[in-house]
Amino acid sequence: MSEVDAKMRIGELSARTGASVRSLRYYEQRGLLASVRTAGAHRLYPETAVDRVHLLRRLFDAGLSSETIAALLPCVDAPAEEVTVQTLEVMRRERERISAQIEALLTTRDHLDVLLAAATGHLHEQRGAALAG
Amino acid sequence: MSEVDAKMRIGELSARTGASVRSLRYYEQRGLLASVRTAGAHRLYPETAVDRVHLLRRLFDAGLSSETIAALLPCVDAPAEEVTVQTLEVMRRERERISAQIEALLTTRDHLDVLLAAATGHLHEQRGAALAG
DNA sequence: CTAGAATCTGACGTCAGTGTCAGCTTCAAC
DNA sequence: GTTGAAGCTGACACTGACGTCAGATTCTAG
Repeated sequence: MSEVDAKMRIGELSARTGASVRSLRYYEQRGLLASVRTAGAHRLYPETAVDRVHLLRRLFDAGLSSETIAALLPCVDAPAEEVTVQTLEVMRRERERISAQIEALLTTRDHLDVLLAAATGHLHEQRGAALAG
Repeated sequence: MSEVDAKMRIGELSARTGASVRSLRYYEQRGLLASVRTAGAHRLYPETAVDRVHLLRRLFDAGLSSETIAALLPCVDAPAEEVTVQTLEVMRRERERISAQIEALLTTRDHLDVLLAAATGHLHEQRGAALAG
């Protein structure tokens, strides 16, 4: 059995995830993404790196900082071992933060809907006036 | 009738909204918040500025950029007049963006919930093992 | 009128996540 | 072995939404 199937180079991982090469290196530097190296220090990634990067993108897009993500990843990687009460607390806080953000976005979307309805109505009025005039 | 009831100074507006003085000046610079000036160039705000700032905060927190907000504000301020097809398009795009972000956040929150459940379970196991050992 | 608080403008600092460039090395193909 | 693509490190640039500081001015209380 092979130890790990580290095949992918950074360019391919970038192409397959949409994350820039620069970002992938940054994630590694922040401890969010591991790689093995060839003799010449080129990075090699296993297939699982694709999902990992997708996860990272989701968390980044949700507004988590790299530091927060780094605090959560041990739970993803080794749920049975490294779980501390502090880590749990971080997860709960982030959950609450995300919930609050969802609420804010829902409110804002409702607000936009009201504006959209009004604006659309006014546009129709204008068009009606133009046709009538 | 008075033209406009511009009473508040920037410090009070800051105190009443939670936005820093610096932020309020920044909003003005970006065209998001208007003020009249005293002879000595001190800013004066009407009561309505409080709500305006709250709105701005919500939009910023929802991830809109100042540029995007600037594009939307005409709809808020003069729904009947300045509504262009372009503005409508901006609003629709932002609505879609916000919806997508809500979806992403819901997914992420679900993911966190799974992790939380697993982690909590493991903690209980650990405690059980400790008590048993 | 004067002290002191508040405000003004302008400029530079910060922070995170990336873009970008330079200069060098390694890899894959021929 | 040579060459061109791809990778490497390191450093500086940028954007956005501010913080912060300096130095001058204005408002308000006594």
